[in-house]
This record gives sequence, C-alpha cells and structure tokens, in this order.
Amino acid sequence: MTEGTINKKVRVRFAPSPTGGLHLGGVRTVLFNYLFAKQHGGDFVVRIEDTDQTRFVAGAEDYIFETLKWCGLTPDESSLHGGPFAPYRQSERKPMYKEFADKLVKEGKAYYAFDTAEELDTKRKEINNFQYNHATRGLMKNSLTLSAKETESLLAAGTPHVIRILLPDNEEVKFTDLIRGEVIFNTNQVDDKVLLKADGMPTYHLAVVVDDFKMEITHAFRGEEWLPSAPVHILLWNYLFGLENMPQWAHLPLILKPDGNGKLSKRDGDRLGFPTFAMDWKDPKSEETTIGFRERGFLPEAFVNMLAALGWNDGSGQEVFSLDELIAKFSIDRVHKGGAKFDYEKAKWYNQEWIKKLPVSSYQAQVKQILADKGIIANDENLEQILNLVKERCVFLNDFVEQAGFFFKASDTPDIASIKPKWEEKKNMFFIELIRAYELSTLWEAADLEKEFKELAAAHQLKPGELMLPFRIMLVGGKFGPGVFEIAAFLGRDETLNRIKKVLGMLD
RNA sequence: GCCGCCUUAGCUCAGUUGGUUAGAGUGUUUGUUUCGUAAACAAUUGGUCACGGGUUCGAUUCCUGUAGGCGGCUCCA
Repeated sequence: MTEGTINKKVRVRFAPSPTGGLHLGGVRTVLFNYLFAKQHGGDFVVRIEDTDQTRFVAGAEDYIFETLKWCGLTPDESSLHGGPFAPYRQSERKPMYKEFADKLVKEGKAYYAFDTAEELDTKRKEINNFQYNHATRGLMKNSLTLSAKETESLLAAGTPHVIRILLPDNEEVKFTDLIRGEVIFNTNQVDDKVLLKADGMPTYHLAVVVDDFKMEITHAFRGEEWLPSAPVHILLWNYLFGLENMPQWAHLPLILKPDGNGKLSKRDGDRLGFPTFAMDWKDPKSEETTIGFRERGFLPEAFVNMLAALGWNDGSGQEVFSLDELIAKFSIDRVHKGGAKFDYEKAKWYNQEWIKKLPVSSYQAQVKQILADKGIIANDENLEQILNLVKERCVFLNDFVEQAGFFFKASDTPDIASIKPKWEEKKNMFFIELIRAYELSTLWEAADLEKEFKELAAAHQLKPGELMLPFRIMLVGGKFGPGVFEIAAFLGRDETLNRIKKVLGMLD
C-alpha cells in the first residue's frame, strides 16, 4: 500500500444520499470500497448523506441497506448497524459542520455571501457560464465586498446567507489518485463552492471532508463525476485537518450505456429493457415501480460478479469470481481509467454461470416461491433433483417456471400444432399400446422406459424419432426440457400415463 | 464556452520498466453430440492499436499536436 497509510487501519465509506433506488453504479462503488476494506482487514462504513432536505425520499435509506444485505456486502458501521462514530446520518451531525465553516471564515479561507438564489439565477441567465469565482466575487454581495460593519449588521439581522470557500488565486492543486496518478487543477478554474447553505446544512463538499476526518476514513473511492470538485476537497483538507490526514482518493470510471457513450441512466434501462436498480424500487410519490436485478431473476453472486467486472479485471482471464475470491484478488491498480460499458448480455451470461455453479439448495427456496407465485406447488423432495436436471437451461431464476414447472403441473396448452400434421392412426395405436406396456412394467427407471419404448416402436415398424416429439409434447407441452425418459421417470407412472391419455384425447 | 478524464476486435477487457506473428471472454457462423432444446466440446469470423508528427535500430507502449467521446461547471449529491 502507499506510504502514509500503512500504519492506519483501513477504513472506507460509502456515502449515498437517500433520494431513490440504488443504481448499478452505486452498488459498484460499494463493492469496490468493500473489497478493498476487507482485503486489508479494514472497516466498511455507510454514511447517509441527507443534507438536501428537498430531495429526501422516504424509504430510500431502508432500500439501500436491503440492497447491501442482498448482495452480501454488510457494513461494519452505519446508521442501521451503529458504531463508534455515530451518528452516521449527516442530518444528525448538523451542528458540527458549522463550527468548521465558521473557523474557515475566521481564518479568511471562506466568506459570507448574501446573494439570494434568485439573484444568482438572473446572473447566470445574464452572463453566459457565470461562475462565482476570482473574477466575479468582487461584484457580488458578500463579506469580501461589504464593509465589516455592513456584514455584521446583516448577520445580526438574520439575513439569509451561505458560506463560500475562498479559492486562492492561480494556484495549482495536486493530488495523487490511486487510479489516475497525479492530477493537477488550477484554482482559477474552480468556483467558490458553497460550504454551508442558508438552512445551516453543509453541502457535500464540507460534509464529506469533515466526516471523512471524524470517521478516520483512509481511502475514498467514488465515481469519476467527482473528479472536477476534488480540488475543493483537497483545499479543505489542507485548511482544516492537514493533507497528511487526508484519505487516498480513487475516482472510479463511469458506467456507460450499452449504446452510445453516455453515463448509464435509469432511462436507458427502461428504453433497452433491462434493470438498472439492484432491487425493485417503488417511488412513494408516483407509485411507479422500477424493476430490479433481484426481481428479474438475478442471483446476488452473479450481480456482484458482473459489477466487479465493470472497470476491473485480474488480468488472468478468469471471469467468474465469488465474493471471497474478489476480496482476495481485487486490486485498485487494476481498475481501468476508461468508462466501462454496461453489457446486459454479459450480465445474463454471469447469471447463467452462477445458476450452474451454485448448488441448487442455495436458491431452491426462492425458486419455490417463484413457482408458487405462478400457481405451481412444488414438493421439496423432488424439487432439488428437478432443479439440478434443468438448471443448465436457465438464464434467470424465473426461467425455472418454464423449465421445471411442467414437472408439477401438466401444460394446459400442449403444442399440438407441431405434431398434428404428421399424426396418423398407427401412432395413435402405438401410444395406446405404450400405455398398456407401461402399466405393466415392474421398473420405472429412465433406461427401462426407453428400452420398452424403442422395442415397442420397432414392433409397430415405426422409427423412434417419429414418436419422440409427440411423446415430449405429451409430457412437457413443448419442445424443450431434459431427456423425455428422465422426465417420465420423475413424473411417475400415473402422471405419465395421464398426460399421454390427455393429449391423445386432444388429437382425436 | 472553460477545465478535466478517456480512446486496443461488433461488445467487455488483457497487453505494467519500448522488442518476433497484439491476446482472452462474449457475440456471429459452422460442426460434433441429441428425439429435440439448452449446455458442453471443437472450429470459424473478427483489429489502419482514434489520427498526425517527434524520440528511437525498433512505438499499441514514451513525448507532442489534432479529432472524437464523456464528465463537471446548483444554497444536488
């Protein structure tokens, strides 16, 4: 690890704002933080950044924790799990931010600004690309342009105001990003960001620095969209707590939409027909539900595996990783800089691999529930064997409805159309004979059933090939599934014969 | 507009001190197997390493310019 951090216990944080469902990119940020922390025996903290009260959405916080639970990414400390640095909700930490904002003003590193939101709006409309910065701050209403006395009286009168950081003139701010190497910004290019809002809440910029310090965060991984505001954070660290205490930064590549190059959004998922949220999210206002990966039939192992591959690989060519393997092999040096395009086909491939790889017992209960939702009652004793028989054919957990459902419930609409054209009386005779033969057979094993079937076919001077499809349609209802005789063996004598008779009746 | 980041098969990515013929997976197509589907296995297809210039015996790799894409520029995070 990089020097300066070797002696400290690794502590990382994920800091979502509770404004809606958790997006793919959010979960990946969690994942990378989590993998890094666990690999170094460190702590993973979840801090809720709810400083914008206008965007607060009820239920969003619970949703975040439920998502983490589903993914197996358990926080060591959070607003839900508690911990030594509580509270973990920024709204509950409100008083401590003001103290630092005031300190900055006193030291001349920040200033009061009295411009109203409306005034700024007009300014932005008036002047193209207006920025509150070195060039314009002298023209605005703030403690830099006002006399000390005027400022005093405005403050005394309770005039609404914000505190802005005073950026130094034409200075280079440098820092080393774990993924991008040395990054340099000139302060003239950054504006005087608001640190404390008029309602006394901090903005992200102040809160993230104060909390990362107070919570002893050593490494901060976040999305690339934060890169441009990093210099503000570096400056704040320098002013408040010292650069030597600052966490190491890593700005993760964006997740891009499959077509084009933009950042993946929920809308892209809706448009292209795939989920972007981890789990179903129901908007409390519009009552609208957005489908999640979990409900689409993804396994958490596959979801996590797929996410890990978005921007990282271990260089060996291995693609399927368990969470434990990821913890062992993850390396921030191997995270790439370019945006990672989200590929839903590949996501499905991961899921299929995990359905095959995992013992069915790990998702049996869930499949049983999915079947039950479709009105198919599965008994546990056979279910495990049946799932094993068909799991190679399933991309989603929901595919088990089609692939395994017929074992428990005969199809109401067997695919008669594909056998009717070639149906003839001697085939009918064959199946009537088959029923009789099967009624008498002492053994009910796949191999024996096949042998009897073929012998009987030979006796009727019919090729087994011509009879297999009808037999499959009778038992399965369609042209899919495992070997027909295995299916018959599973169904048992009574059910097999019933299904033959039923379809024979429909062919009449 | 300003600043920053990125650019290797259709797609996701390897290629880390410059060195033979740039590699995987996925996808496409085909074959093997099967009653058939899926899987599996095998084969096939696929690249002006964004473009220009420079350094060098030699550049995908280092430097530089250009283009394109993206991100940010809220009292949002």
